[in-house]
Amino acid sequence: MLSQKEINEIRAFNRKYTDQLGLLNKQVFNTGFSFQESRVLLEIGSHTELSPMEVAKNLDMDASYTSRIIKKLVKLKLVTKHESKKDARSKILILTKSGQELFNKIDDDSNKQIKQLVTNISPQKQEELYKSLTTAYDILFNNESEN
Amino acid sequence: MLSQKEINEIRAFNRKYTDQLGLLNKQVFNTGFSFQESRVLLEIGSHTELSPMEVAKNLDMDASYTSRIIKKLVKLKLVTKHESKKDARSKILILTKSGQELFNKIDDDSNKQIKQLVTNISPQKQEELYKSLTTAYDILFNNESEN
DNA sequence: TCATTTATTGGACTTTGTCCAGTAAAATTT
DNA sequence: AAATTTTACTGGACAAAGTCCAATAAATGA
Repeated sequence: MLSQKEINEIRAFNRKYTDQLGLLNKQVFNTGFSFQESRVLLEIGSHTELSPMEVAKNLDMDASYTSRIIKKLVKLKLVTKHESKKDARSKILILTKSGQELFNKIDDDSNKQIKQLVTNISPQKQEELYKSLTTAYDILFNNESEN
Repeated sequence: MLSQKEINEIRAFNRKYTDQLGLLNKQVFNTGFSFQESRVLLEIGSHTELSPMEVAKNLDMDASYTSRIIKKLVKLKLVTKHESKKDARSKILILTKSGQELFNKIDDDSNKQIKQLVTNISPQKQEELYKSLTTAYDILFNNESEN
């Protein structure tokens, strides 16, 4: 059971860490595309056979809003919609060539973001940071049996 | 130097962790106040002698936007503005009684949020999680000499 | 078949956030 | 000290982000 002091420290981590990532995100997503547009593009690019509804579900976004963003991406010829064989209501979203290029750019920028986060930190400490975060990840999200 | 694989894992942590906190925040800040209003209130309540500009700076918010939020909080009698002795341009922001009460409620909810995050995790693992996050905090933010 | 659910979209709207300009009070320069 | 520049705050106008509801069409279930 976490003590109040420990909870406060975790809250402090959450505040500073999300602030920090927020600041870095501002630099990363200055491609002329909004944060959400970038997220949708990344989501589409990271999957095959993805439908609008799945994008909305995965990103916890409103269906209508998602639809609008996808519409814009299609208009900009970054994404194309294809018919689904399985479900005529549904669409399959695919990145175009230039969509792929933007995807790669954003992906690159995201890598740079992490590098920037740890610049000024010694390699040893970077390694320690990596271990801490992946340990946290395992505990929080690889909860096969929660023990 | 972090490998590409390590960078990817850190990015995965960032994604899942911020998503998770985002979900929990939705539950926490359902006091009828927006996320930003709550942040401003928390910021004011956590300091004495705080000015609007300092709030904006601390929360990395637009001055005008901050001003508007404070105005609303004042209107709702959660915050009062007082004259600064040192600088007649500046104001000092103080929580009212009910502002304090709301502060306490949000603070409570934030604690619950952390508890909810770690519910289903054994005490031993919770302790390990705590250590991981505070280690990360130290490396990232307590960088007296960055080594 | 008929009723219900699901996927997607558009329209109208609210909330959030940005930009610019104005006022008044420092702070700085000359 | 007077003039200039900067700083703190605020309002108005606007843009971006997000929500809500309704409509359409296809799939699913009774």
